Amino acid sequence: MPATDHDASAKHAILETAQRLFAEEGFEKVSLRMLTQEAGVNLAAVNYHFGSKEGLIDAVVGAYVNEVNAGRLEALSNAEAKAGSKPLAVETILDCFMQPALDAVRRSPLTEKLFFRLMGRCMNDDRGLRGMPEAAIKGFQDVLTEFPRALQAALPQLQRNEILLRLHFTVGVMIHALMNTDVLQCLTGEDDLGALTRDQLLAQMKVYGAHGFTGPPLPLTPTP
Amino acid sequence: MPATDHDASAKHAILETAQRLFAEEGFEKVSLRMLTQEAGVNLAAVNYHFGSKEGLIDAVVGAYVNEVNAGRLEALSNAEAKAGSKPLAVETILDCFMQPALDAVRRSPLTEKLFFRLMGRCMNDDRGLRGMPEAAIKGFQDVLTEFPRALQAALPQLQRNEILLRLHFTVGVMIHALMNTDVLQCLTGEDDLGALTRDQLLAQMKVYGAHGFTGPPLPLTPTP
DNA sequence: GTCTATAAAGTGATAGAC
DNA sequence: GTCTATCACTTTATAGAC
Repeated sequence: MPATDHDASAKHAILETAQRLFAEEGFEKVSLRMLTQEAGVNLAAVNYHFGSKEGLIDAVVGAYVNEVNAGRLEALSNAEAKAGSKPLAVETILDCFMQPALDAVRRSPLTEKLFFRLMGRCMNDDRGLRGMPEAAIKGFQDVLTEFPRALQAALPQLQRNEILLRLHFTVGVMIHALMNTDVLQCLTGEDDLGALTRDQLLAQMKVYGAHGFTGPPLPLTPTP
Repeated sequence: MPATDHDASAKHAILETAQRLFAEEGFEKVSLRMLTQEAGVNLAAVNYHFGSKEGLIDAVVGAYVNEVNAGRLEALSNAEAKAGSKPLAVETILDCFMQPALDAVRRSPLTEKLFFRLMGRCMNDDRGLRGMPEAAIKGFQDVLTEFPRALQAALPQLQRNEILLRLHFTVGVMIHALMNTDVLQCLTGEDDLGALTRDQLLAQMKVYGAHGFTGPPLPLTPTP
């Protein structure tokens, strides 16, 4: 921690408030005036510390994306080391893929509901990879290499095409479930005691996804 | 068609352009200036014909939502009539749920890719049901009654909770797949000939969803 | 029904004092 | 590093002429 207490406190306040507001409203709808006022810092502070609004978004998204993708790769690597030469079960692979995204809530200052909304927004392809640091892009490429490889080993009857497509479907399940936990709790928990826990949601997504993956092949390209 | 050629032509031009721009950019990002300029009508025409920008969005979304939900209910009703007293197969029920959303492209002036993006945005819960006409709300409620009922009959081992949750997951699959067909074609079709057709996408989503649904129960509430 | 002109408020970004 | 003041621009919506 360099210099005075004030050095990083504004930057920190901006980051914390940004996470919450981005989760609640989405990146576009949050104005710098709204954000700085709520964070108790000056309007110009965002541009000073992050260069622009885009820079702030990239900082928030990049931190989560990096952490989650690193966690995914590490989990997969550990699982494969433990399994030796045997291919992993699909459900194990999906656990490595999903768990880190949900567990990142522990390092987040947000409530679980808000964190899930932010994570869902981060996983949405809509903003692409614009402005992401190189490390984040690398992590993304690694995930899109390692997980299809592991899945192909577990499901040799599927074409690579189908593996990628079903992984894409699985991402859709995660985004939609994370973005709408309030709907989920409304649908699944009749009363307050019935609220869906993080572990329950994870288990349900894993079962649904793993069984979806093991559906019969439907070749997308003619087998020669 | 009442009165002169000019009566509905502006309204019609606005609707067609709105569909395309909403699909490309999202509801929020499209400004009335952009829209009216591209449609070749006056800036004030949107407020005259639709009351406000919100009114225009509701008109575009409502038309698709109505058509799709009506199609879903009709397809399910037909399938049940044909099956007699036997419960439907899960894949048949999902066909009734998914097919109408993809088939609506036939009554759309958009290209398939743009139509899918618009449909994905319409299916997103983010804007809620604000401003939807009563008929649309009714259709929504009916879908959320009839489909869980049919699925429960097909999958008696699942709790109602789980049925709703897995249907929610299935919606996530559809939204994400429809919103990102370009990614899909990039992932699945190596060359231009390999591009994913509408029928292929539907078949893949059906297999993935149907097998996800038939995964083992994971009771969310303790069975008494 | 269509148009111009404009109101009223919001946006991101920045220069320059402290 | 923080602040004020402001620029340059955009947004939706509307009043009133034709």
